[in-house]
Amino acid sequence: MEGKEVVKIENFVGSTTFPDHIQSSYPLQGLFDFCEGDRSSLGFMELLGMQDYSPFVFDMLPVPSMLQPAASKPVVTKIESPEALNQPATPNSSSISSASSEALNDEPVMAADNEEEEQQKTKKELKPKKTNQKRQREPRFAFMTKSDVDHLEDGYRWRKYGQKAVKNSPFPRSYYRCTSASCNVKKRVERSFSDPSIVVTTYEGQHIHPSPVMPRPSFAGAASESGFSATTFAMPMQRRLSLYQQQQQHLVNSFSPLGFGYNGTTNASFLHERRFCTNPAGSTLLEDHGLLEDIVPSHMLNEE
DNA sequence: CGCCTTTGACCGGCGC
DNA sequence: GCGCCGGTCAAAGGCG
Repeated sequence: MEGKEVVKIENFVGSTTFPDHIQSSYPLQGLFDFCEGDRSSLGFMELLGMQDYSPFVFDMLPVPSMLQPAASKPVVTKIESPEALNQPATPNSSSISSASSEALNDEPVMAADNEEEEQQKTKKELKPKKTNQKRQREPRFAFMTKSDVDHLEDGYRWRKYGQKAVKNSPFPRSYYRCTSASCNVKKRVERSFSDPSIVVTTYEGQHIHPSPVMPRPSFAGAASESGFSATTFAMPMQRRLSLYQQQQQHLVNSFSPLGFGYNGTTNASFLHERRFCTNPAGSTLLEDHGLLEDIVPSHMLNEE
């Protein structure tokens, strides 16, 4: 059942205090370094709703580096909040699939959706005043990306709606919202206090629409449209994929990572990322070795 | 003109 | 109750 663990959802619910777990996971730096050697990372798009790029485009799937300006170092590490581990509302964080992602969102989130919609409506009309219920949060996940730019392209369009200084960090946190109507996905972007070269991105919610800038049939067109250079698509993906393909293909149809799909229904997405987690104690874990080994040649791990 | 960012204000949750 | 802090709003301005 390794596949299940692979898709464990990073489900942040409630208030997430980034610096804590981020910093605690900072020992990841070493891993970043090793990742850099590879010069590419997988999983970014998948995390962001690449459900639309179902397995059949696997061969063409741009490496996440396409998501970022050339100057950036596309190293993506998903991090897991200790809160997620303690989150009682997370039914079974260790066995996730598209089904579980949905389960995750089933009641609480759907309810929250309606509720939030309601709230937002009233808010617009006149500064609302809460519902009595504690505001529910969408499942969240975060990952760290080594990049020179804060706002990484991920195929969706975002509107910045706020920026706040973060306590204990010289870097501000930016808040973005998906521009698609009725899509309540949000993301927060901030730089790691410990390593300014690392951008921490937190996504909240599910996209309920395909990526607007990357229509399935034409990656190239979408790429230019979204600012991706054609050259990024020329990345030697084939070689890399041939490696991953065999190992990952079995996952391809089995889940929608993090619920980032069309509500996790039809589309299969896939997750093949380098994932490192922090346990509640704050120490860094290579939590699912299975996954890592799926992605990273075992000898690389041994070299660690 | 539409879309986006910026930025100060506001609000709610939480700890003391 | 108070203050801190994270998150959001919304007006203003910039840009293509």
